[in-house]
Amino acid sequence: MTSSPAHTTPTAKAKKGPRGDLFDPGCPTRRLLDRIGTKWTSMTVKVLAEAAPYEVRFAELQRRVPGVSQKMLSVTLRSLTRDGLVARRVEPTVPPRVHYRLTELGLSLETALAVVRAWAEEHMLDIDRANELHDAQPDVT
Amino acid sequence: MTSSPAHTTPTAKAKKGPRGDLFDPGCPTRRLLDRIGTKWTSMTVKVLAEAAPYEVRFAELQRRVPGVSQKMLSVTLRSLTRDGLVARRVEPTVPPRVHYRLTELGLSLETALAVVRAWAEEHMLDIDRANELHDAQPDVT
DNA sequence: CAGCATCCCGTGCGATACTG
DNA sequence: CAGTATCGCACGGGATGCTG
Repeated sequence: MTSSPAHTTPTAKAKKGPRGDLFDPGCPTRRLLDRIGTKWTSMTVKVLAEAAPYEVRFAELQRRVPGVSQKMLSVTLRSLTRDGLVARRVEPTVPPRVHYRLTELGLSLETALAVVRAWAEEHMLDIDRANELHDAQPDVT
Repeated sequence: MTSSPAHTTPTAKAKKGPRGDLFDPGCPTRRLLDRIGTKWTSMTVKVLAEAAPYEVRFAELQRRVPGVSQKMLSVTLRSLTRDGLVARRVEPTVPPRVHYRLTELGLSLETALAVVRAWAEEHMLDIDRANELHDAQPDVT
C-alpha cells in the first residue's frame, strides 16, 4: 500500500528519496484506502462490528481473525486506535486484560466497508471469469 | 464473508517462502481491497467513471490522473482490463490511438467506490483530529 | 495475557530508457 | 502515441523471541 509520506522529515522540507513521497497527501480517498487496504484491517473491523456494542479481548480477536499473527493484530489495532476508529480499554489486573470495541466513527466506517464487502461477494466471481477469459489469450492479431 | 478457511496447514502443497505468498486466495473482500487499494486504481476508475459513457485515451487519462507515470497508468489499466472492469479499444492507425472506458462491471464498482469516497471526504478530518489527540499523548503511566 | 523488538524477504512503485 | 524493460529502494508483513 502507499507508504505514509505524511511524516517524512518533520523539520526540513519534504526530502524525498527515489520514492514519490509527496504525491498527494491530501486526497482523502487515497488515505482511507491506505488504511482499509492493509491486510488485516477490514477483517478486524468486521469482527469488532459483529461483536458491537460489546468489547472483544485481544486473544479473542486473534481467534476470530483467522490467520492473523500477534504482531499484525497488535499493529492493526494500534493503527485503528490512533485513528479513533477503535477504543481500547485496559483492565489493570495482572495479567492485564485489554478490550477493544469500535467507536462511533469505526461503526460508520463499517457501514462503508459493508458496501465494499457486498460488492466483492457479488462480483468477484465475475472478475475471476474475466481473468480466465483474458488469460486464455486468443491470438491478438 | 471475510473469512479465511483453514489457514496454512498445507498438507504438502503450496510450499512458499517465509512470506505467506498466497495466504488467503479465497476471501473476496481482501481480494477486492488488494485491487482498489493499489495506488492509482481508485483515481483511474473515478476519472473513467466521470467520462462515462465516453472513452478516454491513454494520454488524456494520464493528464486527468494527477501524478501518475506512464508505467503505473499502463500497469493499472492492464490490471483493470484483465479484471473486466475496463474495456480497451485500439484504433489501428499509426501512431495507434487506444481508448478506455469502464465496463458495466466497472461502473458497478464505481458505485461502491463512491461510497468509500463519500465516507473519506466526510470523516478523514475526524481521523486527523484523532491522530493529533493521540500523538499529543500525555504520559501513559 | 498482551504486547514490543528483530530479522528478513517479497513486492509496490518511482525513475529512467528504449520501441513499434 | 502508447506502451514495455530494467533498476533500485522502502515498506508491508511473516517468523521468531523476549517481557511486565
